[in-house]
Amino acid sequence: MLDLKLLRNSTKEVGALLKRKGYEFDLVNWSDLENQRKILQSETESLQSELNTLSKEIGELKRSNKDSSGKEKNATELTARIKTKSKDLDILLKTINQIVMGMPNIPDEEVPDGKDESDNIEVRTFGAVPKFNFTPLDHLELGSLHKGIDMESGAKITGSRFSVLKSDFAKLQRSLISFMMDVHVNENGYKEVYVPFIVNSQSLEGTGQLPKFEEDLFKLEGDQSYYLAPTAEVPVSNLLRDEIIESKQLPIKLVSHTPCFRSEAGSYGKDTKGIMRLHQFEKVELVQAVEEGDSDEALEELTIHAESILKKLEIPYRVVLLCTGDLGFASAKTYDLEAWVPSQNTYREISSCSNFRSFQARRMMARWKNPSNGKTELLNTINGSGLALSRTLLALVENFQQKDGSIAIPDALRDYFKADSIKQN
RNA sequence: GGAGAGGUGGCUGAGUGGUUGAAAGCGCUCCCCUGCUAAGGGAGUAUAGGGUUAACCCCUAUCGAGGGUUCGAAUCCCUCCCUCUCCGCCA
Repeated sequence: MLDLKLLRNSTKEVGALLKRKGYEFDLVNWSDLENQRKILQSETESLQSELNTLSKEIGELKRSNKDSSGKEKNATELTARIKTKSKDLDILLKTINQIVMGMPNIPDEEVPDGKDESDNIEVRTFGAVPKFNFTPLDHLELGSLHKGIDMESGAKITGSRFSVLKSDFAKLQRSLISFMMDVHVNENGYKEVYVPFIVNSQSLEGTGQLPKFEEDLFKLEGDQSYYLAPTAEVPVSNLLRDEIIESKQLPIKLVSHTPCFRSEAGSYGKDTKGIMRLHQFEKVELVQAVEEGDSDEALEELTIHAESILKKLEIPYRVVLLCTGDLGFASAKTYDLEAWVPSQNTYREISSCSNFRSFQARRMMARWKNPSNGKTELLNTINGSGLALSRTLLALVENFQQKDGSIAIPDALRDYFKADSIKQN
């Protein structure tokens, strides 16, 4: 959510900035609603103030056993007027809130203009793209060769875009999870948390998935509005909701491994093969909360932490800065990490690291106490995957495949996998 | 699932219809005193929204959430959520 004061005082400027992200801010409608609100709110409040005074007077009269019936009659009338007005005000405020909750974050200045991912800017690359002296297989071919990826069973058990991992492939995923968690906890300074995978609508509003993107989520049946978490970002960030953090606790750095559930509405026909895009996948997520001035640095740091996994696994990758058209709803600036996928002869997203500034914190009321001025201020949140498991597994097996069909295990992972390769049995 | 208790400011915790936005304590900030690994005295210290100012300041809302009763609700009524205790069931 954007700052209401900013929206009111710099409406045009905000409109121009949001336009970069493809959001049309209806300035006329907005200022019309705002003018109505201003009038209605001050009218309602002054009537309320009048009533409060009157009620106090009635109280005093009653205490001294004097007649208050005249004043009470006035008050009854006032109450009725207030009721009508505040109903109108309520509707108006809800309308305005709906608009504001549907407005994306303002992109940072250094975010390049662009319409889609083709306009993203490559920031840096790591590792040499492997050259095979044989025809490399894709991850699904490798998966069936080793009987490690079973899409048919996934479809049978549940449906399309669900997968089953078996034997060494299942073990590889488990090793990767432990490896990533250990690196982030022991080397990068994160605290491990285990959180619910089912979240309520308030949490989803806090991080920005609701109200706008409900169709991307799996909603549970029942009286409560529960959803399957699309990313650990939701439960982990919401640990801070309605909290006031002491400055000595900052920065907060949390890491969590969770499954993620996404309906993938609108992605029909995209990445239909294999485990690139699933309704359920595992992810290790990094979340930071810092004071306002520190968020730029925190994004750089968090991105490097996510990269550290790819580096250790020796998977070639590149870092791209997302352009305005590819930037997520809540993000002010995002770096994507893209791992090399030999079968597609291109880099594919494996992590997305974003600076949300105060956008999420304002929705969540996640704050900290600034000792330098004694004020309670909004936190800034930053998060990123470190990393998405199915895509890491995919990139690993494709990049490390050998001519004989075996898959080498990167050195860094061997303590976890307890073997130096995956061989056919 | 059954029975009971409860949800108040950063924290603990008073408060059962009328200057209670809320006592007291803790914590925190500032000042004074004192002086050494301590203590004492004083002042200040919720959040959100709105109006207004150079600054001050004023108004409104908020005592789990949402409704209701009333001139007036933290206090009464209804619904829901959550926590705790006991019982039952269970990984």
